[in-house]
Amino acid sequence: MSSILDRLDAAFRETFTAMDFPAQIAGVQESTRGDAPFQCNGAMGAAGIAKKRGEKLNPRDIAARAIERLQDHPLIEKMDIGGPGFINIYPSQTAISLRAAELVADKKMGIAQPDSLSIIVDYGGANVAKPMHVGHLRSAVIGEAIKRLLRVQGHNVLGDVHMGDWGLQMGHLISELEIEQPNLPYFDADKTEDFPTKSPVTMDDLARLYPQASNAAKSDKGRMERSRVATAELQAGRAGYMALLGHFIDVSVAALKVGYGNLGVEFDLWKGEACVDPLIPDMIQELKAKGITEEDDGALIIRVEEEGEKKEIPPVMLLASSGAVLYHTTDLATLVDRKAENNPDLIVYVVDQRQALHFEQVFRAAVKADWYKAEQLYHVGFGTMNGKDGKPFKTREGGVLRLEDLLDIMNEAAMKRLDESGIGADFDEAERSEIARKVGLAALKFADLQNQRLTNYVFDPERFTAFEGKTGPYLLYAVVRIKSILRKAEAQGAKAGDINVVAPAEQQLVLALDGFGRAVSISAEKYSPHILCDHIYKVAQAFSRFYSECPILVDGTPADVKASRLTLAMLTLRQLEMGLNILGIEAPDRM
RNA sequence: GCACCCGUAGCUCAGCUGGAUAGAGCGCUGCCCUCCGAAGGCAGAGGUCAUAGGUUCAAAUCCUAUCGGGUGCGCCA
Repeated sequence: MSSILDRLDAAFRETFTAMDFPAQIAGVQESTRGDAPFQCNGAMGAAGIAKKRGEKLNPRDIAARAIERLQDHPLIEKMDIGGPGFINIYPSQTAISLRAAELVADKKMGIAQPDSLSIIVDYGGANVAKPMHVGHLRSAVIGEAIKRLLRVQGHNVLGDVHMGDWGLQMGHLISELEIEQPNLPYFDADKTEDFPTKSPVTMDDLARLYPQASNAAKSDKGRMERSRVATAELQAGRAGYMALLGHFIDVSVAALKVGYGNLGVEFDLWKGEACVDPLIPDMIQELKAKGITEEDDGALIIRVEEEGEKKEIPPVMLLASSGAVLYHTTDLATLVDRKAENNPDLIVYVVDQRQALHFEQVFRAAVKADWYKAEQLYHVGFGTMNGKDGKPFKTREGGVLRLEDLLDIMNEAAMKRLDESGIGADFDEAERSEIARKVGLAALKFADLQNQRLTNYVFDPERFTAFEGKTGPYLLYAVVRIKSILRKAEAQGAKAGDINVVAPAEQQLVLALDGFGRAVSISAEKYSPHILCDHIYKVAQAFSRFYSECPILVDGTPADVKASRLTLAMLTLRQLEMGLNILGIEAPDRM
């Protein structure tokens, strides 16, 4: 069953249609003004349409006619007309109580289940050999939320970390390792098998080798050339190098699983660029056969600009003049792989907005090759997390902050808050530190997700961990407070029962809860978790008000009122937890 | 040079397909604990929606131009 808003919306659209106006002008929305929960603004639009037809109609008269037709609608208590013709709609208490009961009975709490699609969410994007840093945070957090949003709608969703494990960075690593340890068997060009199974490097080695090589190559052309040659040989399949790459990937994946695990982020696929490399020769043949490639300055390209466009869009680079494959090539090959392996209806890339042009190019090439339709490929961009100076976040020394250090900062800030407010003073150390971890993570994730994706935001651990205001910890507080009541109720033997909505705060709470399905679907449709954040926050606020105005277990509360309010509290808890879960946020049982 | 994103309260940000007196949070002022967790609730002050035109009964929202900030632009990924 759909929400009260959706049912009113349908009723008004039908009514306006019956009055010979188009349904699209008659949508019902939440009201921001006055005390009516909903409003319909169709009368003004209708008057405009009537005028174009040559009839002269007053919008207030049209509104009055619509009200007349809907007078006996079972959901509506009353309606009135405001201003030039706004219809204010007040749903009945009975309708609200019935709707609350439906939400209690509905496992999905009003989340619509559209036709199930097969979807791949490509996010994370960490690199082999480079430790995870702040730059990886947003893709992981937003991508995880989007994956869960799509899943909860019943879609068949796979998350792919899509590691950067191909290209020049590998050439850097291989050549740098050779400079340090030239006698390793991997560097013997004649050797083609029986390489050691144990990795010659640890994650720390890799983290050291890469910047070392990259810096050296910046100032030394000869050094850069060496990396390029190693890259080309790797891509040509040199056995020792392939064996090394395998070690690099294994070592890195183990570290990445820990890193993402600490963030509460899980992937179904641990694929990367290297694993689609074998597909590239055939892919290039196919593209050539389709006649969409060109040679240009020794490079193989696909032109993707369209006629009459003012935007200049550079061509896709399939092969560099050196013969090396590039970022475009592996991304296209990944699309080929996914079509063959998964044949998804939709692929969503959760990657920094600065990559927008890159995806535009790759998508156009994939469409030109007739592998996908344009609407099957979508880039979900996002802005950067900045420091207080408004520039992408750096450490005090100007370096890139590691993700684990970021999490430590959040942990510390959270623990400081716990200390200040005396939370869990009598809990044991293990529980307190687990609470601090959850609070810190919730603070960070909620702060990240509540922003509209594309805007940049400023990293401020003090503000993020505040318990007051629109923060992660406030939401956890709301959850924990409800759990506390429910524990108390159980101890007292108080039983939950049918919901009967009477008090204004009860009505507001149910109406807030009823917005869940809509929030989820809009959030998913726009790939915008902040819409769901906003909803959850509103529910927490509505609950706080309900909590202060409507005693539940206090002596003197009639048994049926107590039962109704307990059910409301349980329903609220369930929705808050479900919503937070979609956002990838976990709440403790107490704090 | 060209393209994209952004410009809303002192600060951090919402504002969906155009709709009433532009909303939250922080901060500020005033109330509310003999009562389930006051980490809360209620009320209030605070805004030329960057600027100038245009479309419309109606513009923060759509169109055009200008200013300011950020980002990107064929052989890195």
